[in-house]
Amino acid sequence: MKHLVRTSRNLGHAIRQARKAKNLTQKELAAMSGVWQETISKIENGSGGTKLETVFDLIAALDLEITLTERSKGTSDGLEGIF
Amino acid sequence: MKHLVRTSRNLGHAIRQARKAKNLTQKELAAMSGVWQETISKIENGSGGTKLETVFDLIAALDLEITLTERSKGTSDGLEGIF
DNA sequence: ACAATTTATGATCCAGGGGTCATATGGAGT
DNA sequence: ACTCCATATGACCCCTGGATCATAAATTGT
Repeated sequence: MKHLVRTSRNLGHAIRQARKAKNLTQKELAAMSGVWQETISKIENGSGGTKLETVFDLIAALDLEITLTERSKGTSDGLEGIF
Repeated sequence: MKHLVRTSRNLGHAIRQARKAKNLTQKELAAMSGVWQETISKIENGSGGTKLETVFDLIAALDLEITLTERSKGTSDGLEGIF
Protein backbone atom coordinates (compact mmCIF):
# COMPACT_ATOMS: atom_id res chain seq x y z
CA MET A 1 0.00 0.00 0.00
CA LYS A 2 1.52 3.19 -1.27
CA HIS A 3 0.00 6.62 -1.02
CA LEU A 4 0.98 9.50 -3.17
CA VAL A 5 0.36 12.61 -1.12
CA ARG A 6 0.01 15.97 -2.77
CA THR A 7 -2.63 17.69 -0.67
CA SER A 8 -3.91 17.74 2.86
CA ARG A 9 -6.91 15.83 1.64
CA ASN A 10 -4.72 13.05 0.30
CA LEU A 11 -2.95 12.93 3.59
CA GLY A 12 -6.18 12.72 5.51
CA HIS A 13 -7.37 9.83 3.39
CA ALA A 14 -4.12 7.97 3.76
CA ILE A 15 -4.10 8.39 7.49
CA ARG A 16 -7.67 7.29 7.87
CA GLN A 17 -7.07 4.23 5.74
CA ALA A 18 -3.97 3.31 7.66
CA ARG A 19 -5.78 3.77 10.94
CA LYS A 20 -8.71 1.62 9.88
CA ALA A 21 -6.36 -1.00 8.49
CA LYS A 22 -5.05 -1.31 11.99
CA ASN A 23 -8.50 -1.29 13.53
CA LEU A 24 -7.78 1.73 15.63
CA THR A 25 -10.27 4.34 16.71
CA GLN A 26 -9.36 7.99 16.57
CA LYS A 27 -9.32 7.95 20.33
CA GLU A 28 -6.87 5.08 20.44
CA LEU A 29 -4.67 6.69 17.85
CA ALA A 30 -4.88 9.88 19.85
CA ALA A 31 -3.65 8.03 22.92
CA MET A 32 -0.75 6.45 21.07
CA SER A 33 0.29 9.53 19.15
CA GLY A 34 -0.31 12.35 21.55
CA VAL A 35 -2.51 14.09 19.01
CA TRP A 36 -6.03 14.83 20.15
CA GLN A 37 -8.97 12.95 18.72
CA GLU A 38 -10.58 16.19 17.64
CA THR A 39 -7.43 17.14 15.79
CA ILE A 40 -7.21 13.73 14.14
CA SER A 41 -10.76 14.14 12.95
CA LYS A 42 -9.92 17.46 11.36
CA ILE A 43 -6.80 16.11 9.71
CA GLU A 44 -8.50 13.01 8.34
CA ASN A 45 -11.09 15.27 6.78
CA GLY A 46 -8.37 17.20 5.03
CA SER A 47 -8.39 20.38 7.00
CA GLY A 48 -5.54 22.28 5.40
CA GLY A 49 -2.56 23.79 7.06
CA THR A 50 -1.85 21.01 9.50
CA LYS A 51 1.54 21.22 11.12
CA LEU A 52 4.26 18.88 9.99
CA GLU A 53 5.08 17.69 13.46
CA THR A 54 1.53 16.66 14.07
CA VAL A 55 1.70 14.59 10.92
CA PHE A 56 4.98 13.04 11.99
CA ASP A 57 3.45 12.05 15.32
CA LEU A 58 0.55 10.43 13.53
CA ILE A 59 2.47 8.51 10.93
CA ALA A 60 4.96 7.33 13.52
CA ALA A 61 2.14 5.94 15.61
CA LEU A 62 0.66 4.33 12.53
CA ASP A 63 3.99 2.83 11.57
CA LEU A 64 4.10 4.67 8.30
CA GLU A 65 6.94 6.53 6.75
CA ILE A 66 7.31 9.47 4.43
CA THR A 67 9.53 9.26 1.41
CA LEU A 68 10.52 12.22 -0.71
CA THR A 69 11.33 11.37 -4.30
CA GLU A 70 11.75 13.08 -7.62
CA ARG A 71 8.66 13.30 -9.68
CA SER A 72 9.93 12.60 -13.17
CA LYS A 73 9.93 8.84 -13.37
CA GLY A 74 6.93 7.08 -14.85
CA THR A 75 5.79 5.40 -11.62
CA SER A 76 3.71 2.97 -13.75
CA ASP A 77 1.74 2.37 -10.63
CA GLY A 78 -1.58 2.78 -12.31
CA LEU A 79 -2.92 4.94 -9.55
CA GLU A 80 -2.21 8.29 -11.14
CA GLY A 81 -5.06 10.60 -11.82
CA ILE A 82 -7.69 8.74 -9.91
CA PHE A 83 -8.74 11.81 -7.99
CA MET B 1 17.42 9.87 -5.09
CA LYS B 2 15.11 8.91 -2.30
CA HIS B 3 14.76 10.64 1.03
CA LEU B 4 13.29 9.09 4.08
CA VAL B 5 11.73 11.86 6.11
CA ARG B 6 10.97 11.43 9.77
CA THR B 7 11.67 14.85 11.21
CA SER B 8 11.59 18.46 10.21
CA ARG B 9 15.35 18.37 10.05
CA ASN B 10 15.26 15.52 7.55
CA LEU B 11 12.80 17.48 5.50
CA GLY B 12 14.96 20.56 5.59
CA HIS B 13 17.97 18.63 4.42
CA ALA B 14 16.08 16.96 1.62
CA ILE B 15 14.68 20.24 0.40
CA ARG B 16 18.03 21.94 0.51
CA GLN B 17 19.65 19.11 -1.41
CA ALA B 18 16.91 19.11 -4.01
CA ARG B 19 17.18 22.86 -4.37
CA LYS B 20 20.95 22.77 -4.79
CA ALA B 21 20.69 19.88 -7.20
CA LYS B 22 18.69 22.21 -9.36
CA ASN B 23 21.05 25.12 -8.82
CA LEU B 24 18.38 27.31 -7.37
CA THR B 25 18.85 29.99 -4.77
CA GLN B 26 16.40 30.34 -1.93
CA LYS B 27 15.23 33.52 -3.54
CA GLU B 28 14.54 31.80 -6.84
CA LEU B 29 12.76 28.96 -5.14
CA ALA B 30 10.80 31.55 -3.22
CA ALA B 31 9.73 33.15 -6.46
CA MET B 32 8.63 29.86 -7.99
CA SER B 33 6.91 28.47 -4.93
CA GLY B 34 5.31 31.49 -3.34
CA VAL B 35 7.08 30.73 -0.09
CA TRP B 36 9.30 33.50 1.21
CA GLN B 37 13.04 33.17 1.21
CA GLU B 38 13.17 33.75 4.94
CA THR B 39 10.70 30.96 5.47
CA ILE B 40 12.64 28.63 3.21
CA SER B 41 15.75 29.35 5.21
CA LYS B 42 13.99 28.39 8.42
CA ILE B 43 12.56 25.24 6.93
CA GLU B 44 15.85 24.10 5.44
CA ASN B 45 17.39 24.49 8.85
CA GLY B 46 14.80 22.21 10.34
CA SER B 47 12.68 24.69 12.19
CA GLY B 48 9.89 22.53 13.55
CA GLY B 49 6.21 23.00 13.14
CA THR B 50 6.20 24.01 9.52
CA LYS B 51 2.81 23.87 7.90
CA LEU B 52 2.00 21.07 5.53
CA GLU B 53 0.81 23.37 2.81
CA THR B 54 4.05 25.27 2.81
CA VAL B 55 5.88 21.99 2.33
CA PHE B 56 3.57 21.02 -0.50
CA ASP B 57 4.27 24.33 -2.22
CA LEU B 58 7.98 23.77 -1.89
CA ILE B 59 8.11 20.18 -3.06
CA ALA B 60 5.81 20.97 -5.97
CA ALA B 61 8.14 23.73 -7.09
CA LEU B 62 11.09 21.38 -6.69
CA ASP B 63 9.32 18.68 -8.64
CA LEU B 64 9.38 16.29 -5.75
CA GLU B 65 6.63 14.11 -4.41
CA ILE B 66 5.69 12.66 -1.08
CA THR B 67 4.90 9.01 -0.70
CA LEU B 68 3.38 7.46 2.37
CA THR B 69 4.21 3.81 2.87
CA GLU B 70 4.01 1.21 5.58
CA ARG B 71 7.16 0.73 7.52
CA SER B 72 6.84 -2.94 8.18
CA LYS B 73 4.41 -5.04 6.24
CA GLY B 74 2.28 -6.32 9.12
CA THR B 75 1.88 -10.10 8.93
CA SER B 76 5.43 -11.34 8.60
CA ASP B 77 8.48 -9.61 9.87
CA GLY B 78 11.71 -8.84 8.16
CA LEU B 79 10.55 -9.78 4.72
CA GLU B 80 9.90 -6.34 3.37
CA GLY B 81 12.20 -4.87 0.84
CA ILE B 82 12.95 -8.06 -1.00
CA PHE B 83 11.87 -6.56 -4.27
C1' DA C 1 40.63 42.85 0.01
C1' DC C 2 36.41 44.11 -1.87
C1' DA C 3 31.85 43.94 -3.91
C1' DA C 4 27.97 41.17 -4.90
C1' DT C 5 25.14 37.64 -3.90
C1' DT C 6 23.12 34.31 -0.82
C1' DT C 7 21.53 32.94 3.51
C1' DA C 8 20.26 33.79 8.23
C1' DT C 9 18.18 36.50 11.86
C1' DG C 10 15.36 39.82 14.24
C1' DA C 11 11.04 42.25 14.84
C1' DT C 12 6.13 43.03 14.17
C1' DC C 13 1.54 41.61 12.84
C1' DC C 14 -1.97 38.40 11.78
C1' DA C 15 -4.39 34.10 10.78
C1' DG C 16 -5.03 29.67 11.93
C1' DG C 17 -3.62 25.12 14.23
C1' DG C 18 -3.97 22.56 18.11
C1' DG C 19 -4.93 21.77 23.11
C1' DT C 20 -9.04 21.51 25.85
C1' DC C 21 -13.76 20.83 27.18
C1' DA C 22 -18.51 20.28 25.97
C1' DT C 23 -21.72 18.82 22.97
C1' DA C 24 -23.85 17.09 18.78
C1' DT C 25 -24.23 13.79 15.41
C1' DG C 26 -23.64 9.13 13.68
C1' DG C 27 -23.42 4.10 13.74
C1' DA C 28 -23.48 -0.47 15.58
C1' DG C 29 -25.59 -3.60 18.50
C1' DT C 30 -29.46 -5.32 21.53
C1' DA D 1 -36.68 2.72 20.78
C1' DC D 2 -32.49 3.16 23.62
C1' DT D 3 -27.83 2.60 25.10
C1' DC D 4 -22.71 2.75 24.01
C1' DC D 5 -19.03 4.06 21.33
C1' DA D 6 -17.12 6.78 17.46
C1' DT D 7 -16.66 10.81 14.99
C1' DA D 8 -17.59 15.56 14.16
C1' DT D 9 -18.23 20.30 15.51
C1' DG D 10 -18.28 24.52 18.14
C1' DA D 11 -16.12 27.69 21.19
C1' DC D 12 -12.17 29.54 23.71
C1' DC D 13 -7.39 30.68 24.38
C1' DC D 14 -2.62 30.29 23.47
C1' DC D 15 1.11 29.79 20.64
C1' DT D 16 3.68 29.96 16.64
C1' DG D 17 4.36 29.77 11.54
C1' DG D 18 4.46 32.74 7.79
C1' DA D 19 4.20 37.35 5.45
C1' DT D 20 6.79 41.39 5.41
C1' DC D 21 10.63 44.56 5.86
C1' DA D 22 15.24 45.46 7.41
C1' DT D 23 19.59 44.00 8.28
C1' DA D 24 23.37 40.96 9.69
C1' DA D 25 26.26 37.30 8.53
C1' DA D 26 28.18 34.10 5.42
C1' DT D 27 29.48 32.81 0.91
C1' DT D 28 31.16 33.41 -3.69
C1' DG D 29 33.55 35.75 -7.52
C1' DT D 30 37.10 38.80 -9.03
